[in-house]
Amino acid sequence: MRQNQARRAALLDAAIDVLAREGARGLTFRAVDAQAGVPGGTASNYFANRDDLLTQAGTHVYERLTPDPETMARSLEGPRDREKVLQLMHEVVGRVSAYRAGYLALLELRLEATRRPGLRAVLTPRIRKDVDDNVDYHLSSGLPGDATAVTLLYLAMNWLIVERLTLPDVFGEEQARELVERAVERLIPEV
Amino acid sequence: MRQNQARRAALLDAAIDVLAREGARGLTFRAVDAQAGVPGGTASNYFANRDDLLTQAGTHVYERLTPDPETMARSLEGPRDREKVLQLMHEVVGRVSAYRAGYLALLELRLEATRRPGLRAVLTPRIRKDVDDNVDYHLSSGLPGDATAVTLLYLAMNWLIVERLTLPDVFGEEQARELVERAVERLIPEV
DNA sequence: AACGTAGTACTACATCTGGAGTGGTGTCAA
DNA sequence: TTGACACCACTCCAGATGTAGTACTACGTT
Repeated sequence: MRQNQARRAALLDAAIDVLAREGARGLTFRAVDAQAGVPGGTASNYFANRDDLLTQAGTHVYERLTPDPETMARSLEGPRDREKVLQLMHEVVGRVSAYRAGYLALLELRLEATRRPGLRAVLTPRIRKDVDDNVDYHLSSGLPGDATAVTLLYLAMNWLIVERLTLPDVFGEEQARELVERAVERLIPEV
Repeated sequence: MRQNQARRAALLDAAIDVLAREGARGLTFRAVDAQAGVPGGTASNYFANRDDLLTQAGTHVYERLTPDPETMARSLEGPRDREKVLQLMHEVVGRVSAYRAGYLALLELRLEATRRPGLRAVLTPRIRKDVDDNVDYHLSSGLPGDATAVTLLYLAMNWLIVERLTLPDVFGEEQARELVERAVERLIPEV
């Protein structure tokens, strides 16, 4: 088992791309090698088996999905009102939709977790933490809306992103924008 | 190409089960044969290729997911108030979660649609129609809440189901129930 | 400066697996 | 008798895996 951490990370990035592009069906060691631009057989030297690869990819996606602290700080500038929440939601939906590969890979991993207890054990606390962090962040930053409101927003926004990424013509871009606005409008109190 | 419709339907049912259990990765002609309990090579005689199989499965899932008219009529008995909406939501979430294979298969198909234009072309109008039907049904039956409210409920409930089916420990059963209640409470006006 | 060693990169191979498709035969019903 | 279908068996093929063997690089030793 090789120890080059930079290369391992590159392979995991490649694995995420492959997951998104080819699906769990296409995630093979050789496909990862090709995507990462390394010689065939390399991934075999870095991961014991498919399960190992998937599990590590699972923890890795989140490191790419979370925004850098700077962006987060900047997004909080100005008054903490409903308008700000709307702005944040647009930002989140935009950011996640933009990292298409990451989000799609995460969906693939969720489905794969259905049959792999090891993967499920990795993803569950990670996502649980994500939800909690979202709520905590929202509450502690003094934005309007309670924990329930934030959670409901989380649910709605996630599915909206799924729709946009998988069947973009079900809700057009304009309609998607409007749904974000309506969701905030109805779930977040106007101070 | 064989014409036996009953057998074709049975093969499609089997395909849905395979999709849910093994994922898109596992959906092969032979796996469908095995699941349907027919001799190897049968599915080859009924579907031209993988793409054909997936597309037909896509249209087929919905026939299994939609509730029978009788159930729907019965669920509307009594006063048309917010309490009734809540009851309907519990019913929907329960019914869909119960048909685990169908819903998971649909998710797999959504992801597969990402790479198969033909499948996307089949799923998009089907799901668009589903959303519209939900809204129309709600409005025309005189339940409280406008089109926006129904759509937002649709979004939130869908993701809640995803959470429950893929990572059941992120939201426990009790918490899921409560989220359904809160969603109705906040999105549907009290007459 | 020459040498040795360890860890890694790269190449190539041998093997394995499983699925696809098809031809042939049996069966049943019109 | 004929046609459509069910069933079985066989061949072919593609892709994935893991590893043995070789080359390279960096670093430490003498």
